[in-house]
Amino acid sequence: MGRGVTVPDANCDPSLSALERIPRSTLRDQVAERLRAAILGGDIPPGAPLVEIALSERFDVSRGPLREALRQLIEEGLVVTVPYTGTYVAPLSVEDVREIYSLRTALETFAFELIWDRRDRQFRSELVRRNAALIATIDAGDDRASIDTELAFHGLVYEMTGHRLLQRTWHGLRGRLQLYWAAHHRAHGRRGPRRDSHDSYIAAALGDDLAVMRAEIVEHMRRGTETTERFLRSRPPVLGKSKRGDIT
Amino acid sequence: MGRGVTVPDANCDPSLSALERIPRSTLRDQVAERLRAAILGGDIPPGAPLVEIALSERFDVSRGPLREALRQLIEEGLVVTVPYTGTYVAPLSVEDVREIYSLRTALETFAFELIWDRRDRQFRSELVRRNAALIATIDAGDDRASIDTELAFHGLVYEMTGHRLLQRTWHGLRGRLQLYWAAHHRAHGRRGPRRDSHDSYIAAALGDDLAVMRAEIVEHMRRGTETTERFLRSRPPVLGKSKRGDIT
DNA sequence: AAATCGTTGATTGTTGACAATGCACCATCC
DNA sequence: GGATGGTGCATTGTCAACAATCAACGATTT
Repeated sequence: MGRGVTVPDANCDPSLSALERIPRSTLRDQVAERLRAAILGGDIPPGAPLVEIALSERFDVSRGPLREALRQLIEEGLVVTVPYTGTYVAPLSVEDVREIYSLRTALETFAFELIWDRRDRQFRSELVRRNAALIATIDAGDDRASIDTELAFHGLVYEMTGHRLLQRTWHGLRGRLQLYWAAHHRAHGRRGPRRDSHDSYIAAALGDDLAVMRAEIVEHMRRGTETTERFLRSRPPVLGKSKRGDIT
Repeated sequence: MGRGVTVPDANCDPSLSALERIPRSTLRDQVAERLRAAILGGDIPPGAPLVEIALSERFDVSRGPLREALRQLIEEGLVVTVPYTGTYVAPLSVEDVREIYSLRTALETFAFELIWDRRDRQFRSELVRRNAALIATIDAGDDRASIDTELAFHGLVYEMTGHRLLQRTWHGLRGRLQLYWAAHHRAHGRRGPRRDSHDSYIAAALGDDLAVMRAEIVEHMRRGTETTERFLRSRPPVLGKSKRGDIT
């Protein structure tokens, strides 16, 4: 069952269809994708207002598909909205950071429990491969890519489980994580993970003791929380919605 | 700004605002609520097609708000859609059942770990109170209410954590659970949980040993999985999309 | 008879215009 | 001067019509 190891990830999420689907991409999905990229890429900072008509002109679509794309991003936690008032990129908060990492600890622990007895040769080599890719991007100084490869590294565990609901939950967290990391990167420049940040993680993941892995995950997330939280406190965003059209 | 003062209307979900918000409910939210109720209540069975124009006439709204409501239910996992083809109530599958309960095991365990040291008198009494409410609905033979009180019972744990992201995740699972339980109820009639089904659960929750609680959760979910799965197998849904306008 | 291909009806995707709402500013009043 | 109430404008919510797409049906061909 060589599942989910070498997934080039062509289409989106055909939540159940086993048949091959070649869905003509709808404008809604295209807009959602581009807008997501714009937010995660930092083009639109957290707290910034998202005016529908402005975005519809920017993406050259009508407000209909745009609004549906916004709904999608809202559910992903990247966007918040207040009825009849406005839509904004989700603001950053230390509370969110703690929640993201604590929940991620629970999920990743659960994921490892699921796959612990199924870690085959393919999984181990792929884990090492992705770590190498991560190190490569770090050495290259490409922060954007570093974020992606970092997430892809941890994503392997979720893919291995074959647990669609778990993967779905992970994707929800992943978007939020990207939001924080992108902001961190934008504020401090070169400040990604260290080259050896996954050494003990990999050692535990390839080892025999599940308890060690659990402890490693806890420690890994503790460090992540600390780093991200410190960044947030260092740069008081004060992203409260003040005037109508500010950018924070 | 003395506008909209006479709106006693209870608000929806102010996902973050600490300020008092009295948002006039939008059609989108109203439709989403009614459609959700229709699906969970069994008026529209799993696998049934959701034709936009028919629903828009049924709820007396345009297709715009209806589509946005559909997007919302899609993200909740109650509805699936195939571009340019059709939208359907999410079909049932044994795989989903396993995933729902296994993920729920992880989440509820995590929740108890969070609140374990904070279980005050209020929490304990509220837990007992909700169990009493559950038993009352069971004795009354009200299956619909039984589902709600059952979910409210477990929901207390998530509420206690104050972990918004965890609660959000729980809500995502809760909708799917309701879908299965509603179908179960519709197929077999009076077949809710037993009166004493939470006795050991409460005992463990009020006790001192977290390990006991963990084991209790695992066992509780194991029973839930077994029951739901057996129901699904007993009634082969065969919810494959066959013809264009079938109801499965 | 079996397979292929065009046709047809239904459904979703998209658009632009109109209505409802809320915030900010400014004049007014105490 | 500070608070209060009115007004304008930007923005979101909603609607009805149009275009694109798909699946099923039937005619046609081999």
